[in-house]
Amino acid sequence: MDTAERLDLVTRYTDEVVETEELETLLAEGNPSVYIGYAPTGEMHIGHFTTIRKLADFLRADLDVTVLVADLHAHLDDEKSPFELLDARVKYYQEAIEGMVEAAGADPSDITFVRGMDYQLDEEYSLEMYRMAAETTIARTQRAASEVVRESDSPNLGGLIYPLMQSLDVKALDADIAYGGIDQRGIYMLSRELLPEHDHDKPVCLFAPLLAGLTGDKMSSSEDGSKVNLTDSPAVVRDKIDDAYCPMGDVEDNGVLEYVQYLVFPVLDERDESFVIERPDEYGGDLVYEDYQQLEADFESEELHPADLKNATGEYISDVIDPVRERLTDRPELLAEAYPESYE
RNA sequence: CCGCCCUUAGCUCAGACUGGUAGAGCAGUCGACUGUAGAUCGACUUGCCCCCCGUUCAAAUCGGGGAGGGCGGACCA
Repeated sequence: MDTAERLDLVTRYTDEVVETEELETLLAEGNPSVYIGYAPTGEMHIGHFTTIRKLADFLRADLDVTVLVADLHAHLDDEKSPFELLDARVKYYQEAIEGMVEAAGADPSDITFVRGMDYQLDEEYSLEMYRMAAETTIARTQRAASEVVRESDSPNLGGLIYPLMQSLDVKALDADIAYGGIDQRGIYMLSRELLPEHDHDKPVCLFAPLLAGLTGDKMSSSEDGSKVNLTDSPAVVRDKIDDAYCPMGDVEDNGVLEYVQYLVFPVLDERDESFVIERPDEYGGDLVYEDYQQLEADFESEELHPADLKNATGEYISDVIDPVRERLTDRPELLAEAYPESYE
């Protein structure tokens, strides 16, 4: 595979690359390392899938892929995860992530999993963090973390340490590329400012789009109807998709279309299959799409009705998460121990 | 260490002065209308009123104590 092909593979379905030229250089020089961090807080959902699915692309482009399960971050961010629950949540996150990697058509054993506290308490790391704290203003730190860390009238200090540590993680994991959802942009822009002062190259940043919620607003992890959970049964998935905001002909802020674009088609593409929409004869009969653009065009022209789109999408989404759901329901103790409140 | 303020529905809060076991908005649920959803109508649901003790026929409300959170002061050899 030549550099142009790899570049295309690495960047497809992303929202932004900072900077493409830098990425191209990295790829031309060898096999760069990329990392993504997940703070094990709430239950994982289909939004995580869009970021994880791309790890399969990275592996195919011969990147060195590391997934950080950032346990300490999960606690630093307004104690989203109680300290005692970190172990259980790390276990659950790793299992869920491996399931999603597999569902995306890659081999989880090709990925290096790292747990935050395994190195974040090291003397060298700690000392460097203090030095970073000394040289960074509160305002700069807040601005960096504002999209990630929970907002509050009385913010905790942990939320300010959070972006500093995340920046340091790039160095500690020796990552050439920092990958994450576009919400992480602020933090990694800070990293690009800070790291050159700390003997590490500016990371190339790669951002995945954040899926719109199903209810018409931003996807909210606390609003159950706005997202599909990995453990949702096929019936629940269908219901959620059916309840989704989806105005006819409107391709903006349409959660259903985004699911189709960023989840269904990439996975179908991997399997070399097309998207089949079953439609009653009275409305024109079945439709078959080879790529998202065709589908979007038909939806925009109102040739494709939301009800038909929803029926098909519900099935495909359910199908995509099926192996992950099975993997998690096979080991119910993982969720039960990670979220004792919800699973008693 | 001292002082002041806050804690009521999933969320934001009203009610407290003038005791009679609770309300609004948003969210949610269900119908109607749409070949989906939303919007719009119509209906509905929601509560250890932070905890304990006391006063009282009766306490979210008054008194005392406690917990959690916020703000300020003091201390700065």
